Amino acid sequence: MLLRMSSLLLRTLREEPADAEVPSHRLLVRAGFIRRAAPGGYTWLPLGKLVLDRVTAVVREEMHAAGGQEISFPALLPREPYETSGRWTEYGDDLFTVKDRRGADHLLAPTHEEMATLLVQDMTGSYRDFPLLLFQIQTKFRDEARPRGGLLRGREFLMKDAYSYDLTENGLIEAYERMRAAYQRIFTRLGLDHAIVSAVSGAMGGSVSEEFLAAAEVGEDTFVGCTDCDYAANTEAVSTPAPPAREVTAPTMEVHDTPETPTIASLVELANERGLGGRTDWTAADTLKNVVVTVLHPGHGPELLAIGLPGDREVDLKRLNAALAPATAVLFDDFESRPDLVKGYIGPQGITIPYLADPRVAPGTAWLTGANEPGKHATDVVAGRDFNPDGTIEAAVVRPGDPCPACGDGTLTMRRGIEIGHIFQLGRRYTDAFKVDVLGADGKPVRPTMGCYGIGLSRAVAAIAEQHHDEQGLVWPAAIAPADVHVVAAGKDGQVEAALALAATLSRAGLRVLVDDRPNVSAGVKFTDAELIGIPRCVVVGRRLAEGFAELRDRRTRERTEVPLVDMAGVIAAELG
RNA sequence: CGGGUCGUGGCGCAGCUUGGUCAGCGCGCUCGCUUUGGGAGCGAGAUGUCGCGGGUUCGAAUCCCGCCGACCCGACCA
Repeated sequence: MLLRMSSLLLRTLREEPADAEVPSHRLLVRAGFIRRAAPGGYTWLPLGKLVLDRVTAVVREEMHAAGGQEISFPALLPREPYETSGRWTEYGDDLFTVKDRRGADHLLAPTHEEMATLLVQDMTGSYRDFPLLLFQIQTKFRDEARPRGGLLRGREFLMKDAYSYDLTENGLIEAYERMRAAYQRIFTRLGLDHAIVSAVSGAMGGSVSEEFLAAAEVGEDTFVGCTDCDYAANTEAVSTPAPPAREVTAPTMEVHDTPETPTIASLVELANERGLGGRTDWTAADTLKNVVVTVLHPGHGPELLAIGLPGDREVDLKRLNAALAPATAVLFDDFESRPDLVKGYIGPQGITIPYLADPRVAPGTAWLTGANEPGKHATDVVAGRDFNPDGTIEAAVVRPGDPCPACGDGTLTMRRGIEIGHIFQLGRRYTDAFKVDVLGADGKPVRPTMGCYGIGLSRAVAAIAEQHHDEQGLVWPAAIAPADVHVVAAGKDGQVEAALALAATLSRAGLRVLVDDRPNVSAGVKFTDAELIGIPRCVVVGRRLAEGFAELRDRRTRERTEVPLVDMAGVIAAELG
């Protein structure tokens, strides 16, 4: 490959684009890799397309190596299959829907579990057809409420999605582990520093799922690690260790006048001032906060739900929604319509709506909480004695320093990451929905079990840019750089010709070459552009040309060495291994 | 979807408060000459329905209404 900058569709920007905030977005636009074309939609320019194709090639290679067979579904799909699976409504507003000329509903696919399952139903009939692993690389559509960060979250993006079908649980687990291993190889090859964390399944359904998160400040996901063990999880999936149930030793519940204490802080202050329950050491953690939310089930009416949690914790709506999925929740604020719910003074004893408690609200624990009357709270309200929650829920914020749910010894640390991959053991949700059965070896029907595995390819490009850049610009890992070498003609006196000749030589040696042969562009501009574009190594054809030397620069380390022109191809080939 | 900021040549911005030589600056672009190892100099040029639609007015980039879009925070979502 030999690309000449004199004719390349490229315009680097000296100034920061005003609409770009995150580093990957700024740099990819400035360096001429992408261009915004629509809300949440980007055009891949020649350099960007080269990178995207490299990423795609790595993924495709590893998918084949893992036994995958590549197919391609339509992106424009009819409504019925998604109606059958329930996702037409469950996916909600994020689903891009369109009507055809006859008024029939269609959708632009956000993922293809339904179509993959229908294909399996259509084309298999016997246990001999399994196991099966299908994958495709295709543009996906989601009507995101808020596209952001350039390629990080678009309404249209490139995704590799794969679907496994097995006849046994062990088969599914084996396929899942194989894909998990393939993902680790892929992200390592892409140069992405990543973590594998337990996750919640969201609209996909299913039980076990893990996310691959690329560590990045601008990531939208927060995940925890443990100081002592290898536990890692998305905050949404963190489980709270429940204290063991204990004997009830607390005295009888007692109601106190606590005027003007609608907040936890004001309640704790007053409780200590008055020595409520004979104590003056109340903290927020001793109180039980009861938050009312409106739960919206897809396709049903709203429902009220109260959530009880220690007063020093807020409700984390992300965690709450993850726990309630596919239903969603919003904070309830129309207390005037519900006189039975006394804002600021709600207690779980005798509450009139469903009540779920944080795991820390274990049987036998005693709390300072609302008395369901304005200006009154109660002490020694004991779980299991004075109230019985309808269940537990993981909705409280997770904080650094919280105990690890896995080992119990360590504490949790928190980082942010970009979700670049997500793998699920879906089970039979979709094969049940479409009633897929095949004949087993014993002649009896068997229902296949399913896994699905996604990688955001365009997002991965952004994640790589996020992790590989410096003050001057992008610094692509060799495996996915748009070229192997960037040849710069730095001076006058025939150096453009010499640079082109060298570029041709390197290209013939099998290297992918970008050559800056722009006439009448100063060396400074070319160097700056080369650093912005971020090809791993740059060859400067300049002042020592007459002696038969050119300068080889390493983009990352900034190391410079003089190399004889005749040896250049060999030296670079050696570096590439 | 709520709150905020914003929309003026390819990019970055000024102008709007107080309507009327305000279509302006820098970068980029074109041509010529000079320059050529770290975003060159001089000269000459081209590029705008001032986001869209409506309204007020003799007159609107500027004032009013509606819409669209961008970005940030939150919500939502992966």
